[in-house]
Amino acid sequence: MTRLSREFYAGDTVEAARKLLGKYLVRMLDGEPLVGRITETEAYIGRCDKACHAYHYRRTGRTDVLFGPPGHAYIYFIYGMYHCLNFVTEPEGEPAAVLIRAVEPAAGIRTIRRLRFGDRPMTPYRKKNFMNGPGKVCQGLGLTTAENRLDLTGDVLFVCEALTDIGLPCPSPPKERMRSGPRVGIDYAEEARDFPWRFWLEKEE
DNA sequence: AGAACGATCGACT
DNA sequence: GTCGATCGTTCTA
Repeated sequence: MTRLSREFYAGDTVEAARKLLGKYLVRMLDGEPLVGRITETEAYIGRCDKACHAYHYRRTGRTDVLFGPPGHAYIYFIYGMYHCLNFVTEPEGEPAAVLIRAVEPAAGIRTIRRLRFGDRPMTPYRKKNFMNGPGKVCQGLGLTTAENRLDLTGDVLFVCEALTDIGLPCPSPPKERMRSGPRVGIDYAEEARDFPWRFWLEKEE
């Protein structure tokens, strides 16, 4: 199965955040692929970025994985209720990651819906807010700190260019445009607050 | 040991 | 737009 290699993640974090847009995030759960097309990302770089958990190389139990080799999952628990998924980037020793802020469902939708909403009925509101936030991505794909540190070159969690890479039909995506802007929820981060390190895909017209 | 806080979400006005 | 939920991580002492 084709998937993004360790070299992809070893590169520049901002570039990786941009290049991840439109690619397919695959989470294998009980033998079933749960797949989301990545539509929003953010870059975090410990060396120079006050918004990064590992700012100025701050190394703790939580940030330890960011210092390790690239191409691993960094999943942390936030606000007492939610989880956020990141991909570790840059060479080993440079703590950095790309936060996956949003995906649109591409396969395994029934299972994803159950993980997100249980038996509650689908509504237009829930459809619109299916996985358009980092906590919703993790909830929909069944990701918790149990999956922290997973190797993204393995068989449980990985990214591929197209659905055909995992043997599924791949419809051509709608016309979209890449946008960039400041990151979300980091008002405390002083000058880093304004770094345009958030990237997303927007429908044309 | 205790306190403060957070890369969020959904309900509600 | 506002606001409460809920708890692991981190820092202070």
